[in-house]
Amino acid sequence: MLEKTYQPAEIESRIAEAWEQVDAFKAGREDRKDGKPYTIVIPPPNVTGSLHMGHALNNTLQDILCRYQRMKGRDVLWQPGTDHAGIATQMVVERQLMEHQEPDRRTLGRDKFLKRVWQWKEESGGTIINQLKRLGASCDWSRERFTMDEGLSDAVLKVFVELYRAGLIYKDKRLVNWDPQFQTAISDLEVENTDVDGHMWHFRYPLADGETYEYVEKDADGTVTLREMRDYISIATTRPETMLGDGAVAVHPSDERYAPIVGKLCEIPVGPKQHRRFIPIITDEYPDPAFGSGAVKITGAHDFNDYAVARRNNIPLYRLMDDVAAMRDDGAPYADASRAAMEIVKAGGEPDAAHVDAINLVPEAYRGLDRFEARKRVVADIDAEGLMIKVEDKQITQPFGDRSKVVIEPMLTDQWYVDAETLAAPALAAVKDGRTRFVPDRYANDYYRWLEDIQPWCISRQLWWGHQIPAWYGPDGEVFVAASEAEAQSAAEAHYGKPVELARDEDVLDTWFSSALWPFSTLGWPEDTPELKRHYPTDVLVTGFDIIFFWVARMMMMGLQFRDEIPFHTVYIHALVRDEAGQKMSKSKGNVIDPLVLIDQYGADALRFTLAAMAAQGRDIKLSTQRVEGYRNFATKLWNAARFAEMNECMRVEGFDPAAVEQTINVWIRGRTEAARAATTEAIETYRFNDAANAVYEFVWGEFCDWYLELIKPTLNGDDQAAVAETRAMTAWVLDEILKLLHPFMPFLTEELWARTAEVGLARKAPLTLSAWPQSSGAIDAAAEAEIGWVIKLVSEVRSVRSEMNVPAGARTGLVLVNADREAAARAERNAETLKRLARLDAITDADAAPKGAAMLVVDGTDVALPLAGVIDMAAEQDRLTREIEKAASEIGKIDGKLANPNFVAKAPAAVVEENRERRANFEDQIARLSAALDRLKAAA
RNA sequence: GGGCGCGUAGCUCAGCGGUAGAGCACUACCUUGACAUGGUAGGGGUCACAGGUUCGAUCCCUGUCGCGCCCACCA
Repeated sequence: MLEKTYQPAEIESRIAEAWEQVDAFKAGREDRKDGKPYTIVIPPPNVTGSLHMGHALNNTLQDILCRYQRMKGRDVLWQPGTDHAGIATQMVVERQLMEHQEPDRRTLGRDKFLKRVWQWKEESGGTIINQLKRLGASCDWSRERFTMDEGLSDAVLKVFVELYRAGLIYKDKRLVNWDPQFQTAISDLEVENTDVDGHMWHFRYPLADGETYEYVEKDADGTVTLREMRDYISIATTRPETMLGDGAVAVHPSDERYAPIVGKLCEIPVGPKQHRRFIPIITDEYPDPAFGSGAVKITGAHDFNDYAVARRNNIPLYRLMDDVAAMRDDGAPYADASRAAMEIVKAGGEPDAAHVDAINLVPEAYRGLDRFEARKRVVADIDAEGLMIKVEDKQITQPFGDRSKVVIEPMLTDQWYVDAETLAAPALAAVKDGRTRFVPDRYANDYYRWLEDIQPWCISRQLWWGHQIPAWYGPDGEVFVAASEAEAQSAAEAHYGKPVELARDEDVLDTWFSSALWPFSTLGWPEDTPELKRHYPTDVLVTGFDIIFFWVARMMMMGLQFRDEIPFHTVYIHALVRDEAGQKMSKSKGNVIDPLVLIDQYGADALRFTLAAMAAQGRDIKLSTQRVEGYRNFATKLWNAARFAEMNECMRVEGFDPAAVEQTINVWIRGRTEAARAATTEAIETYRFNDAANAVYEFVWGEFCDWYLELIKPTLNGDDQAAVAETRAMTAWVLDEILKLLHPFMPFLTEELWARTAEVGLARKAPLTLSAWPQSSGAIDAAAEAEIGWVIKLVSEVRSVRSEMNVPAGARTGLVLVNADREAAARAERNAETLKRLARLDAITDADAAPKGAAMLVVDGTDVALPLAGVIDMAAEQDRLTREIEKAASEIGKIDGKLANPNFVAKAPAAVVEENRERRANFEDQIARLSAALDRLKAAA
């Protein structure tokens, strides 16, 4: 016997265990060997992370697809695993060390530190997997992988080595985004550009040797607006401390204002006066004459634009900061450095990689200062000298590290790069020609835009947690890239003609490098495994739009490069889950809704259903707890429907054929079930999860519970044994269909009911999760639709009138069909017991004329009277009838407006015109009948 | 500076060329043998605004306003 309410907590763990015991989610099961494979790789969560709402949504949608396909007979592999999440995880462990007041990672050393990280991974690595299980994720857990496990690490090595040998990975010294907090390079994608309040300082750079020139400014018409003698050039900057590394001042070649001084030298107005440097004024296309003064200082080693200008013009680069973005405090005294730099200028400014680090152009007064402190001092010093023209308060776009949240500095360093442009071409083509499809398709545009303008991908990180780069250096810096130290050794031996000491590159790879291989590395590559053959390419990738670039694009590149095939045919992009106010959930805002808390409170099924129902394509989800509660109620509703079935002995019957039922109500519900099946199936197939969820919801609550179960009560309590038997069997059958349709959304509840409904009678052959998705149960029967539709309409109308007339809920009334046609009379006759029960009637009779003191209503052209003498308020009934008439009349007005338009009649489809004519006739009929009733009422009064 | 999305009932959102929908909230009534995590009935919307296309526009097009997001090197 089912309990009165559904208790998710108690049931979920038990069901999960049952699935696990029969290996329900294992790929390659005997019973699915002949099924077509269906494969999804999970977006691997951070191994030490915990489940947040984004995971809950992401995995719910994947699970719906997997469970649906499994029920369709496919051999489903949902490949689970976790990501080592380089920076994120290293950050957590470093913070732990700090909190425990233990030695930091550098003091600890690489080996000991890594040991700590592995230890932390072992401790917390199971958390998120268990949380995914609680959500109901039907992954093949026996195949769980980790990006740093042995096999995946082999894949990483192989890919690196092969790309290197193909010239698609190379080492280069160029500007990178440097994160001073983590002291590592990061990729462009890991930089967040944010507008912040800042300043723009305008300084005078005095011309060398007291030189002067006539500075002339003109407006658009060529009229001179300013003419004065100057001994300086005006420079604007938002980062004054970088002045120390200026190599030139650039103006646009067409800028007449500065033409007189191009080629001359100007002084960088900071540092000890006697040792100041002079830099050339050059021309370049980069400066915009309309912006600021039109002159730009060129600091090649600390700005991406300047870097490009410097490379074009042979301007030397000078590194000013150290790894923590403090002003350098090494090398020779400033005076010597400055002199050395001037020598370079005299020699023609030939850039030499050695200068970058060899010459420290930071004056002693600023050495060792943090860059922001140095900025303050530089500004103050220039101002004190009277060389500051002005300072503007201004919104400036500043780069921040997406994890560290500190200001990123462009730094000139040696890093490893992937030639992304070459790899991007096939990845671009695969989406353009439709081999891989984005859903919703507009995301393809983002994908194109990024890939078409892709920059070299910086893949080295100055971290310890991750895949160490398989590159070894000989004594002279010669690099040997190989899959193992032994291989590197023999390569080195061949190179040098003798064994030498090799030093391995200290850096590790960007986390996304290993993630990019996920669709094939998890299947066993580089081994040629049966799983790889069977499950690659995978089917669908389900993810959020925020990692299209980070991950999707790179999987496309690597998949095509190493497997020669797309990694998946469909990329389903889902929304972001926000809080009720539409804010992005974040720990710092404190608006995070923990999915585990909701699961505890309402059950995993309710949470899953909520997420699915709200996952309309292309819109963010604002999650509200109330909504979850509502779907918990839905679960209870279904539970109680099953309880009703149980109490009424609605047991499944061996060999029952729903196509053979005879009772109209049963024929009707078969049709409704078929409609729900079709709608749900179609919606899942097209990734319209919300439509799918709503279709089942509406069917279960609005049709099965609200009408079918109510309508069959008279039958179940009646004497017609054949009808009782058929209806019981049908109820059990529909319930089964419901459990199947709902299973992908609410797996726990449905699996539990699947078992509980088999406690008596027929046993189940398999758990629901391994049972077959509903097949079509045949065409929808129009006669049954019409008859039950009529019953529903009549009951609703009667209820509505009773309510309006304030008939006490418990009171029973008669119902009189006035001059009803044969069909209406027959329908009333056939459904008499049902009508009596649902419309609270004591008798249904026929009459030639409406009785006195009755409320009148019209159902499909039949006059229906509710004799309410004594109960009824005649005035109220007059009002009601008048309102009904007015409503119908207004509809007729609208329709007439259309029909009176000759163009409408001529151009609209015939069916539409006809439909309007019919509707008009119906309203006319209704008005006639209601008016007659109103007249009678008035005559009686 | 480009690009994208969104403005529909009090709230959260579906819908998308031809009668405007759901859930929650609200009002009234109902402890009727599945379910008060429930039932029945009801109130509530010039579908942001302005043009255009069309016989017909919430839906398609253009523009305006408001909100959000992504990309981008303006010193």
